Amino acid sequence: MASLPVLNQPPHLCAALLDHLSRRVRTRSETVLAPLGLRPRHLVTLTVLRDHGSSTQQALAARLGIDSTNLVGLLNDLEADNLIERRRSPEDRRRHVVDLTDVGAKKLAKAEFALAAVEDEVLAALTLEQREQLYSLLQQATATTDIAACAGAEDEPAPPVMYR
Amino acid sequence: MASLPVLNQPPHLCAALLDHLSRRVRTRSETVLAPLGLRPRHLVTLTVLRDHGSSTQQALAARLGIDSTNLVGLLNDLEADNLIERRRSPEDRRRHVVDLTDVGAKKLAKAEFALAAVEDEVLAALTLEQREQLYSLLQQATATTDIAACAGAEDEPAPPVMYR
DNA sequence: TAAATGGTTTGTCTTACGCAAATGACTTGT
DNA sequence: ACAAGTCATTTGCGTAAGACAAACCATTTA
Repeated sequence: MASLPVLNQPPHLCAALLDHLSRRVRTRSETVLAPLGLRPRHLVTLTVLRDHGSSTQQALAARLGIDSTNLVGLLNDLEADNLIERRRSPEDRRRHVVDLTDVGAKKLAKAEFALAAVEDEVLAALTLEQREQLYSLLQQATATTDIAACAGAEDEPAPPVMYR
Repeated sequence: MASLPVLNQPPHLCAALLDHLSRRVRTRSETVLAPLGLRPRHLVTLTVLRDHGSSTQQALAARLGIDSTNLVGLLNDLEADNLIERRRSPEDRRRHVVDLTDVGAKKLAKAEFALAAVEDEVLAALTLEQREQLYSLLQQATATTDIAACAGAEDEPAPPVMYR
């Protein structure tokens, strides 16, 4: 791609608008998540566990792009409400395998039900098709670093770029 | 839409993945923006001013979804580097009209040049077409609340939902 | 057995907010 | 003309979400 002419460069950068839209959604999300005892960072974690399955803490921290000590606190929140469970890995007892519980899956479903109204509002300018398209793109874009948090909680390669 | 059957409901919610991806992009963005003396919040502001033109502070705060006192600080940063300028509105001298300067536009272009590499990396799973598609969706989704920050810095209707 | 690893706790610091109060300049209403 | 309202500003306080460091325990590897 480096050899392609400039014309093939994407003319538009997503970074600013991604941040911009994300903030909007997040602010509104907070109001509906709070009654469920959840914050956006909880929501993201539950979503990742649901979509990608169980994971070691190290891999999860890498996927979420947060410091492992902060992940501990985050998981403590979730575990306190039985939304996740930590079990020692049979392959290496130093490790925890983190799983979404049934309670957690139900809570996530509740959260998403509440979030539907938020998205109806904040993403009002998009048709349902466009929203599905957006989801699909987001899913694809975030799936990449799936490599870092390989399926299951088995040996993973070194995690890629840490993200905030 | 409320009368439509459940089948017409979007099956996927974007909130979590939007937050997730946005974080990733933002973290990487910070490293390339820092040498330019910019932070993501600066980038978003400059982008909004470029895309939507001049605006009163009140309207800008509404569009960005941040508290007016925080906007003052943000604008102070930008004005200090001559990236924006504040001029008293001729219609109402209590108001400032905020404009992107030429220096600001150049700085934004530099930032976007730097961000291209970031997006090449973080959005590697998307084709160029998909990235353009993502931009288009983001642009459309965020344009809605354009109504709040009507063209120019003239009278605006009450701003919609404040966002974070 | 020593060194390395995964997770945990604790502490410190930074950043980005929301919110409140007070202020000065300006506009609107009486 | 004066009071009330409005816009932006400064200051202060508090919260949340991180990064990073150090120390520790349990476990695994060299």
